[in-house]
Amino acid sequence: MATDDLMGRVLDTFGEDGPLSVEAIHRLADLGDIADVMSIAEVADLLDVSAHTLRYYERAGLVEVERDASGHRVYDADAVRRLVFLTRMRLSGMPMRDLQHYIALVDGGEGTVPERLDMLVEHRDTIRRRIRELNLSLIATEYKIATYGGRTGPDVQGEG
Amino acid sequence: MATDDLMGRVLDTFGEDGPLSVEAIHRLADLGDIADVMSIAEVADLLDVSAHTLRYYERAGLVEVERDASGHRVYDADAVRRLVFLTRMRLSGMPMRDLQHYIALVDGGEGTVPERLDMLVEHRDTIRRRIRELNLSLIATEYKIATYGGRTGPDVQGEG
DNA sequence: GTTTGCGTTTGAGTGCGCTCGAACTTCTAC
DNA sequence: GTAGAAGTTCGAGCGCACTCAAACGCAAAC
Repeated sequence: MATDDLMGRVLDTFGEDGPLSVEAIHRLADLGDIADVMSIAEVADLLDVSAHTLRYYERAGLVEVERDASGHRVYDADAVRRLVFLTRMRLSGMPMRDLQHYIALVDGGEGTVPERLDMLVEHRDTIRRRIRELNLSLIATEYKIATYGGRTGPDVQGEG
Repeated sequence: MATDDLMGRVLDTFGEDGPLSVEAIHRLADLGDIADVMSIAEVADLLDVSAHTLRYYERAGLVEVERDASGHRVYDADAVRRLVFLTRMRLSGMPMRDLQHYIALVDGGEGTVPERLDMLVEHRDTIRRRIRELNLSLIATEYKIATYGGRTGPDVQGEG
């Protein structure tokens, strides 16, 4: 159901126009330029979140991070991978609570895979609904822009 | 740019599957079943927000609502139309602050039309960006679902 | 004629996800 | 050796968009 048309979807998504694509392809498939271990600033930069936020995620139990001799955080590839996942889920609207639950499942071992899949499937559906909502708003907004000045237009639109 | 392919877009959006479409087409083009004036409960029901929220929007200066003899709010077609617009913008992520600014422009008369259009265009672009972000997250999530159990899969994915 | 239910106002409270301040340590460069 | 940048912990604070509590009014239903 998912993988078959993935390539087409990716092309659709990346093909539209410039700037986001580059960044986006990074977010999607990167991890190639990970320096094996990274500082908090590097990870923050990579994921486009603040160092504050990374510490917050750690405090929230979403990821464990080693320290070097002087107490500074050292992010290894696993931690970074997990944070890539976490930030993607956050960006697509999954609440902290659900992420905490998901990570607890991960820590709970292979037996929790079905429940994890349930969560992912549910989140996928949430994203799909959200995209459809946004598409409706987009259409409405485009319509309003297109008909503006046309004395309020056919009253499909609200005040403005 | 917008209206040309609107019909196709609407069909794409509505065509995918059932339940949301009906509700959605209402949100997009309804206003046919507006009883000329409505109570707060009716409007809340129509827009799928709480009466609390409607009062809050009013307090925020987004809409003016008349009262009947006993002080109860009476929403006329204009108020409802505006609220349809407002809730759609909220749903697509426009902040209250921007909405307040927009409404101030509306109250400022025809001379503010260009600035209103600027706001709408900017919001349209924001929606588009958001949709593309969500599409990436969707693809990533679908990929993860599809490859789960496949011993972590090719490491495009994060921890899980 | 009082109970039920929907409405009113004002101001305060909530939940979420950060975000920041303060006080302190540690590394790098001059 | 000292200035400055970047790191640490802890707890508190913030911005947003609601959401609710309390005390009250009105009006139809039993």
